[in-house]
Amino acid sequence: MPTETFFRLPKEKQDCILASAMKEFSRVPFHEASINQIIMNAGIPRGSFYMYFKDKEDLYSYLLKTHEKKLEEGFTKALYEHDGDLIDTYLALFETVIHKIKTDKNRDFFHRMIMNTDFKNDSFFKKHELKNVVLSQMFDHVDFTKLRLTSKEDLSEIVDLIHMMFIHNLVAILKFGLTKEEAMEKFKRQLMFLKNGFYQSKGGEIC
Amino acid sequence: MPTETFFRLPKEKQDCILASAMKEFSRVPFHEASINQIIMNAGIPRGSFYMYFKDKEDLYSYLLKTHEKKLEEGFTKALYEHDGDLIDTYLALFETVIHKIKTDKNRDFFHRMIMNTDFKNDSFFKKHELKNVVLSQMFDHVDFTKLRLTSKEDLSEIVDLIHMMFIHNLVAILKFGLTKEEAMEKFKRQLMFLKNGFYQSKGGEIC
DNA sequence: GTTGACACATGACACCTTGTCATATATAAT
DNA sequence: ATTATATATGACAAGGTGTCATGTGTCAAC
Repeated sequence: MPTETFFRLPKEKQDCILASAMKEFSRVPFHEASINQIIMNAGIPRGSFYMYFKDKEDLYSYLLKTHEKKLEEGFTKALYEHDGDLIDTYLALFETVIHKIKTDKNRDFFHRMIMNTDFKNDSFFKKHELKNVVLSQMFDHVDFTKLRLTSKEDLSEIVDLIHMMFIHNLVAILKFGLTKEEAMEKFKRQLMFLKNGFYQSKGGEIC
Repeated sequence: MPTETFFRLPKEKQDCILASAMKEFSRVPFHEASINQIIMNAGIPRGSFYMYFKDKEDLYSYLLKTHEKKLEEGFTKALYEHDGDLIDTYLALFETVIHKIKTDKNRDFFHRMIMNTDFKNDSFFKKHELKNVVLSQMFDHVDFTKLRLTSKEDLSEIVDLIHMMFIHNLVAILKFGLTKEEAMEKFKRQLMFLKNGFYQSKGGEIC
């Protein structure tokens, strides 16, 4: 997180720095982003940067957080609209996100953000926050008799898997230039596999 | 790939450089690895490095390739031993890999390798190579009447998903210090979800 | 109104990267 | 012996990061 000093800055100056950072993080992958570029563009001296942020990562994750928050709102909305159906909710959210990364004025940033995502940090879905929203919301809405889940851990596992698929498909869009329709189709198919399994089972046996 | 010059070097010198690189890539994440460290440790001058490799990435991906090859052999063996059963094959492979990353003399390198894996490059399973082995091998062994797969694309999708789970769980081992048993259990559960679905279906309907 | 305490601003600095290139040297081919 | 080709080498330019001594501003206390 930025320092308190940063937050005491005039809002105008804060925004200027953040805008400059957005620009730089839109230009190149995280590791190639240059603090020099950011401070030059924002017109602040080197020392000031380190007055406001611990380092590049600190600034970047603050930006991420901001945009994740917006995503989270979109999710809550989707979950509500689809009456807790996990599949439909994520499909709707996926569509929203695709639309965003294809049209938003910050789409270059989102592209980099998606491409920067790794298994270690999963910078797209910050586990602790979004996932807990999902789990708690689900418990209020989901019809468990329809599911083959025996514990909250099972549900948590499923949500993890869906998140992976989610990101995987976002990356595919950018990497292979998939259209919205192709990506939706692919994600849908994956979700169907997760929902029904790829095995031709006769009943509901688990193993 | 390294240059031809590199491969014309005395094997001894090649190994020395590669060993030095392994050491450095074991020490820190890819982006923090220093070419300086590698050349100092290997005792070669700066210019020589660029005579042999295009850059750090070139060297790293060559190392990856080497170790992926070993993994690939392990896979072929596992696939053969389990008579083409996808689930059993991957479970066996997973166990092998866990064992390797916990005991191998290069385990630090493997740890970094796993942690360096992202959605963009998927540096663990290089799609083009390992996946094609899987797909071709599978077509010779797998009993398709047992599967709800209508096309080779479906199969490819499933393999992608399993690979994701695979890496996801490897990361979890390193990130949360899971034991071999815990990780196997987790992976198994995820595979079962994929196999049978998390929905309580009555028959074999897909949607 | 002088003093001190604190928050903040600033850019020079030390120290690290990386990739290149002119030059030196070895090896092979004519 | 001469020429061509392959390789070796380290100084160098260009760029990056994080720190720190010093300068400036502000506010409270005496």
